[in-house]
Amino acid sequence: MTSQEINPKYIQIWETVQKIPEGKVACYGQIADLAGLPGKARLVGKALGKVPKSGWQKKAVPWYRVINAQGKISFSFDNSHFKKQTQFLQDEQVAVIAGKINLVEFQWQPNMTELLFTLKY
DNA sequence: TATTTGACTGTTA
DNA sequence: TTAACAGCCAAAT
Repeated sequence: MTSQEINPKYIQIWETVQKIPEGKVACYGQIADLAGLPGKARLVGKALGKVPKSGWQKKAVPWYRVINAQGKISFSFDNSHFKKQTQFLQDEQVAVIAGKINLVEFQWQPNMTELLFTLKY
């Protein structure tokens, strides 16, 4: 066993992704930010692609809740991952239209809780 | 060691 | 709204 070691940054990213609540999504930059790695959105994508098949349960890291800043899924339409991600999201009541998601409604906003209380209902 | 490559992002046209 | 570009940075080659 030589380089089976996992980059600590990846662990950090995975743990952050785990915090995304069901029915919500987050963008790569947001995850990078929350993981303490500002400006490293691309690293997030790379980290998600390196989630070990074993050791980390698949469902433990909801990669499908991570999309790009444009509110779109970062996969080609013909990519099997694209369909899979779309379905997982829709199963969680997240509306996915043509690979796009309404961020205003579905983006996870950790600090929004307090803000919501300032709004009248 | 240098170059290429991404599950990205913000700006500009 | 979409498309092209440049900036970005760690990992792979």
